[in-house]
Amino acid sequence: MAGVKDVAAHAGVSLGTVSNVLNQPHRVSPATRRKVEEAMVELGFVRNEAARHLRSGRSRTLAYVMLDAANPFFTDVAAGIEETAESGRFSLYMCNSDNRVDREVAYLDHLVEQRVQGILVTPIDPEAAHLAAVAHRGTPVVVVDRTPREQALCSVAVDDVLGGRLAVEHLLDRGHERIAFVGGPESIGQVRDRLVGARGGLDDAGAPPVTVIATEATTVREGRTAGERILGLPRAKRPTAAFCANDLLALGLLQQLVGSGLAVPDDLAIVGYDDIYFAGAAAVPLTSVRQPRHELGRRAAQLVLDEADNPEHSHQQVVLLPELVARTSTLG
Amino acid sequence: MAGVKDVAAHAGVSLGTVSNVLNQPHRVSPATRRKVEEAMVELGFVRNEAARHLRSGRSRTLAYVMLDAANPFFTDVAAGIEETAESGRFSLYMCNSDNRVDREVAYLDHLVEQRVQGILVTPIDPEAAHLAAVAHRGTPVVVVDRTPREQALCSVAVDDVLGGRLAVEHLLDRGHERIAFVGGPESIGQVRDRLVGARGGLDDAGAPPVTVIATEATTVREGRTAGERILGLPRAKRPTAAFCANDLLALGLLQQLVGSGLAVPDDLAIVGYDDIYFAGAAAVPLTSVRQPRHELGRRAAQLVLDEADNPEHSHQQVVLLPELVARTSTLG
DNA sequence: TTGTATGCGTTATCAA
DNA sequence: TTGATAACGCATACAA
Repeated sequence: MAGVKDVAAHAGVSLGTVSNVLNQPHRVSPATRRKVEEAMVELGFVRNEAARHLRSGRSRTLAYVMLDAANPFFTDVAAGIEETAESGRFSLYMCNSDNRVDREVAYLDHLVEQRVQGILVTPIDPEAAHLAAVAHRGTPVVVVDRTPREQALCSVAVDDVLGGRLAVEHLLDRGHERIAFVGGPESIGQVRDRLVGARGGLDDAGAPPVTVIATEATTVREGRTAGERILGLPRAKRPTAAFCANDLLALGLLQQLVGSGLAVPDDLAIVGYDDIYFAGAAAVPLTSVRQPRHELGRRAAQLVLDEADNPEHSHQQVVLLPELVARTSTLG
Repeated sequence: MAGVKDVAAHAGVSLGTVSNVLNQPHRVSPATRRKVEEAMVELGFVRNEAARHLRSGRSRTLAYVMLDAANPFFTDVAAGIEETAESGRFSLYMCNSDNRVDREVAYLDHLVEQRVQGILVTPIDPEAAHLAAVAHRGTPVVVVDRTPREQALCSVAVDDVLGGRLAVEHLLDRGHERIAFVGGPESIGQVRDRLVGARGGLDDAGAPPVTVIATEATTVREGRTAGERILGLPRAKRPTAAFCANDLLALGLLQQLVGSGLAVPDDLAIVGYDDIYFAGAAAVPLTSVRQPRHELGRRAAQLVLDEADNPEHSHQQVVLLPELVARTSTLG
């Protein structure tokens, strides 16, 4: 493969001149420049990024290691990151850990060795030691959509407790009293926080406590199962509204209810969480708590860039606010 | 940042020995090895991938430039790629062109300069000159989910004409005669092929031709609009079944019909295309034509690796077969 | 305006 | 088993 040397030989100039054409074009006479450029085309010359990077020390690349590339939520976060990256002329590489710790570690290692400018990561466990190790080994890191409690890392997340509160307050406003929470396992921080918020909202209003319909995962399938369990309750004890820990659960629940002939929201009102695209496109458009996921990505990217080139950077934990989007599944 | 030299000094050995600890550990006495390893930990040593890459010429990285990271279809393809990549101990970087030519070009350039081992790409235009240019500049490329007609590139795609045929044959089997095709614009190769297949299937069966309900894009919103237009038709001329160019259209159509009080499939049967996850999770689970997207990714990754290290590699255009998944939206 | 020389961090070759 | 040295491809400072 042709390098600067070959181009120089082919164009009958020195190696330094070729380099100048590449990096300081204005300092080269138009005639020689043309000669050199022709030679580059002819030989199919491609800059070797590894070599230039070796000289300059840093690359113009950011990376986002995400939990689950198939979840529209994370790809939207990535779009926000990319927006900031692009305006700073950075490229963004996305890596999918797919909820596997070994892959998360492998990608982080690879990226650190690659000396990318900064790493954004939605980790499986925000307290994991290998996260802090990345920063310690010299690459700026920002945790996205999680807030590490004990670590000196930047992070950007959304207030899930508030989100849970917004959801039940909306249901209370609509006149509901018997409210169920569908979600689990509580080992997931997100789920736990949303439930805490829901309980807080009910407490403050003096309303009866939630009935928890525990699920084993936050999937459509589990949402259907939850639906069966709600249908199995005696009519008098059946809740009039359900707040689901995410939209997948809500969609599954909705599907089960509609399939069984119940009306939403008349027989049961539903609130989801995340406001994924398909929430609005469901048979009964879903009320949902929206996270500012675009903003999440933008802010995270800004932080990581600041950490990379501002010597006075100090770590900060940014918390953004969610917002309720009311649709047919609660309004009728 | 500490390099091999610093480690060597710190451990009181030569630079070459450090390198051996890294690459030929068995050739180093346990005692010195320990000394060196301690020094590495102490200094927070991280291999510089750019430098090692500069020596060895190639990296262990594949990249997938995708059309739209928010579309579950492409992330599933990516999962298939990653499966093959992982078993060959490659990392996969995903890049999102987001349907913008300038970004596609920018990413391809960046990746070529980075000397990645191979590039997979679902391009905006499979005939674009810059695709062939990538291969010409020395990086193996495989086109995914598109089949370039005029170019000497490897590709893996799915037979959309057959998919269209499968859809209408299923509807014919279910006794439908007045069938509509919902989709557009026909400038999209995918849309065109599926329509061609649908027409072929009807022709062969001697059934009346499709009514085309043209859309401006393949989105949920356009699906709803198409629904309005179908509802506007006089009852006698209204189709009894609709084949949609993709699942988003089908979901929009479904939403509009159910919202207007029509029954699916009794008043109108619906077939979608892609079998995205939410097709099965819709209020009325959707019959859809499934593409083997996992397989698509796996095969593409195999091809690009073959192109990278098999000197006798010859370009091939692989075409995979779709499959119909029947659900409630046509079965009742 | 153009050419020459040096170094970036690593690996590989060879000699000790 | 270990150490010295050249080379990878490029960019930069400096000399011509």
